[in-house]
Amino acid sequence: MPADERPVPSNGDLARIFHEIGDLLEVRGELVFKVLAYRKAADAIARAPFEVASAYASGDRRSVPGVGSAIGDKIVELATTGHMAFHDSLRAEMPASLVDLLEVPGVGPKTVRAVWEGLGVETLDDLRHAAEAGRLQGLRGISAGTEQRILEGIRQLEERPQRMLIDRAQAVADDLVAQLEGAPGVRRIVQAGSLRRRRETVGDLDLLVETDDPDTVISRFTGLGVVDRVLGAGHAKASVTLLRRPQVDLMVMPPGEAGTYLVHFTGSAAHNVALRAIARDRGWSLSEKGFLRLGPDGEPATGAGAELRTLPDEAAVYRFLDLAYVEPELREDGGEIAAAREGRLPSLVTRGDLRGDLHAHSDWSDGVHAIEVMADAARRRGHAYQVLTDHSQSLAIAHGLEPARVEQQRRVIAELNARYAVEDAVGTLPAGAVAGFRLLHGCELEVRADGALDYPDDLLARFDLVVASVHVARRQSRDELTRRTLNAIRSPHVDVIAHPAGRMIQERADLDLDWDAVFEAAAATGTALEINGSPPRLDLSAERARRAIEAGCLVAIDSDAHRTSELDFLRWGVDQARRGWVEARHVVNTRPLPELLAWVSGKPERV
DNA sequence: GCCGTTTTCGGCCCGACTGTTTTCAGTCG
Repeated sequence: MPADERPVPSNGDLARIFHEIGDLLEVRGELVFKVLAYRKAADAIARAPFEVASAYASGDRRSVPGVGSAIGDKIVELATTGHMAFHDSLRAEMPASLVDLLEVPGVGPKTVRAVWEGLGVETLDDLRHAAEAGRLQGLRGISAGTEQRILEGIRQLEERPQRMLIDRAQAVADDLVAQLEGAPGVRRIVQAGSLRRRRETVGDLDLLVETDDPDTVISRFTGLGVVDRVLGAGHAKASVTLLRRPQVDLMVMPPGEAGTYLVHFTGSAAHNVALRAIARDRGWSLSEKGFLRLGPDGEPATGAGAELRTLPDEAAVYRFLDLAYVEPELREDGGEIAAAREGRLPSLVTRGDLRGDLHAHSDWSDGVHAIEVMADAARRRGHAYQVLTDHSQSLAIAHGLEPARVEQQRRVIAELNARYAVEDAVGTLPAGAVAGFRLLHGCELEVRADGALDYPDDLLARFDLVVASVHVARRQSRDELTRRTLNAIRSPHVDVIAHPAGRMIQERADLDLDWDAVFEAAAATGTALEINGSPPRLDLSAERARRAIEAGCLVAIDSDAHRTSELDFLRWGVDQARRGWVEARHVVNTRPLPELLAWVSGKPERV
């Protein structure tokens, strides 16, 4: 294979390699800051808004925070030769399977090194066999009890649940809050951690309880009926696993001092590290407890000079650091701190900004509820409009509509809109509805395997709005898949590309698309890219949503509801959009109905 | 290994909990 056809490592590939290097260096006992440097670079590459290996290999060394000359050179070496000598030599020095051992709860780099050097343990199976045979105890720092805990840790690892999708995490967290609210000593409960940052999947849950009686709250928490096992409990925090498995950490905070606690237990590790560095530059040490004044030696002052500054809320914490308030969804060390310093944080879209929903199904295709039932549910949610987008004819598995059925559906919709107009006139609206609601006639148009659109142009021209998507022939080459998607984007009749990556989280990988080409074409034609709110999809991802708006694209936040309750999936779509720095002005369905329709009818001229 | 509105060298975030190595190291978030 000629060098110029060598597959270029993706950002994900690079991140995996640098994380492995960091892990191996840690086991080797390397300076912790070097280990951290590799991990920081890995995370920054994973989040980078461009293909780092391609850019670096072509001499375009755009800045990625934490990637300096040494790591940059390694990226170029890998991209151009297919090998990274440093990585190869580490793997020759120690088995790469050692990093798997770090996954065992309670086992860290020191233990891995001890069992590898002392017993030749290289894999999880080796570790289990050694523990079962009682060969671990006797190694420095490992007693019989620790050996048993390691065995238990291996069992936990093997039955470890996948990260929860955000809707399940929210439900579990809400249930815990309901059980703790009103308990003795509990003044306030906040769901913190990655759930508060609205990550698309959540591993552990974090609860913060404001209380002046920590011990009572913690014993109440560890004694809950849903608690399976108490992993640890002190006077400040407790960790448990629930019967159906997520781990939950509960931390207590004193009344009136919530600011630094909320910041500490909400931000990603990288965000918090960056905040602490700023605090240190200003002469303070920042922890969850507050700001501690640093003495001349750079250590927190003690004795008469000791000073702990606590703050009542998060805005005060950011203000103390001369930063604008950073919304939880942005606290990922993705440029938000510089933006907060310079006053250019985005004004994130909210659920209340949405006027309607551009993507939902009825029982005419693969939905559960009748058109009228779906429309009524959308009205009761206060939508100004709902687009009905049943599947097009070739998607037989979803009972796609033949053109004759499309015509019938148009008449049904017209009758419903006529009825709504009467109700508007006489003022007999259902609860929650606003006057002027319109049910719009759309479709979810299949982009066929050969790239052709699934209805003829004259039929497409009669829809109020068309959402197009790729469901079939997902394993085509990047060129073919990109060509199909671009074909839909460039059609004068297609307004929105639904779930552009075609992913299902934890089940189905992304379509292999040339995203730069997709964003460029969508921006040029004014075709919106969807942020699909269905929790297994959440597609565009937050990273791609951010790249899309930076490229000048419009987005749509849709529910893709197949039953009435799923119309509420808009909330997860809004969360995802906010993580992608999306503002209301980027979102087509924040527009009132006349402006939405003007945007749709303007498309043919833009193409 | 990275980085600089005090630094191109010398720093690099912080605390809780656990077990055991009786004064602290290891792990975790």
